[in-house]
Amino acid sequence: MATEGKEPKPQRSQKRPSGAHFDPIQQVLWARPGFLVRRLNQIHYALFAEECKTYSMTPVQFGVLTALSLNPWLDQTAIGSELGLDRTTTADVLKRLEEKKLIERRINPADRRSRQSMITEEGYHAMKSLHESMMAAQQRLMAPLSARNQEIFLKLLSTLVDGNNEYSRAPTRAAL
Amino acid sequence: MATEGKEPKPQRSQKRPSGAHFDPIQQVLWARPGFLVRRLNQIHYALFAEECKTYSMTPVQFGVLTALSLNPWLDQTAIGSELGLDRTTTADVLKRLEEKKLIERRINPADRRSRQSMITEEGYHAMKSLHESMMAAQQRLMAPLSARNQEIFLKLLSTLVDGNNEYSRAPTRAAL
DNA sequence: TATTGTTATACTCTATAACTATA
DNA sequence: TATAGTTATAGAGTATAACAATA
Repeated sequence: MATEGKEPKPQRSQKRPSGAHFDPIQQVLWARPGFLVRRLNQIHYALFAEECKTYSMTPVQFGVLTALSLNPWLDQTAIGSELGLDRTTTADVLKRLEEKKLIERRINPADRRSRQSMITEEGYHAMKSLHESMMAAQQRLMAPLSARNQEIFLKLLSTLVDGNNEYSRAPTRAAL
Repeated sequence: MATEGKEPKPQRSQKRPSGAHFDPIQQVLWARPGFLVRRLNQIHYALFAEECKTYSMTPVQFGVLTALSLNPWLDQTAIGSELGLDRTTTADVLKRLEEKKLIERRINPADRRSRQSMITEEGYHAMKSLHESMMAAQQRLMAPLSARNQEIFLKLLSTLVDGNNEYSRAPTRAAL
């Protein structure tokens, strides 16, 4: 994978459908999965923003709302664990969602250390009305692949996230 | 891909190697490629930080140094284009690299609007001595997959980035 | 003592808008 | 007019550290 050295000369010929070829810098960078993953994440954020611009919402915020729609009154540790966010980030995201009145928070009556969140009527409505747009963003992201390859990609991607879960600073729900 | 509704009940049986199963929230989230891509990017940043902690450097900064090591005196538009960064971000990253003395900047004598960057001796040394660690981070990221599947994943990933390049706010070098 | 969440602080990446200088 | 870069401003994600409240 170390393609340093011996790069072909940069050729600026006529029309190329892609920027990945004939550029020594691109040849090196595009061989690094980490680089491509950053780019794909960046692209997904852009697609999501474009699709969901009626409400201003990020993928992470949508993910939190999704989690709360499936399980109300989760505490922040659990939310962070589901989404793969550390507790500082989780608190930040929840604060923004609360300011937008999309969630409510309360102290957990059973354990006064913890704060639980619930999606509001308004939050549920926002999530419902954005759901199609969110799916459209996902589909546009995967559109360059055939249906079969989309399946394969998703499978491999899951394996990678699952297999590396422990290495992230904010691993999602630990092995049960 | 819309797996909403009809989730199996959450089962908390004994030991599971993964958190992705038997949790309705995880089942929904992990079916969204955008979610997994964010997680994998996050994991890569953590792995990179862990491997490269001797110097404090991010994947993006390493990418810029890589580009400049292959082509000195690139201007900021070109650098942004190679890395997929908009011009504000590019200027930010370069400012930090300059403060760390890893690059130098000058006005382009041929076009006084543009500023060109060059990697310094120190920057080159940092890049060289981190190269192995960077590769280790890449390899750890891909480690859960077989060699064959790593190849397949990288191929599909390239196709996705390439096919969606135009949708990012900061597309890499446009089709030539 | 351990856990939950907070506040404070910091860095990085990303983006838009308005501006200057130059072409 | 168009382009390159800057400054200003903002939002978002990520992280560490110190702290209070609670278990």
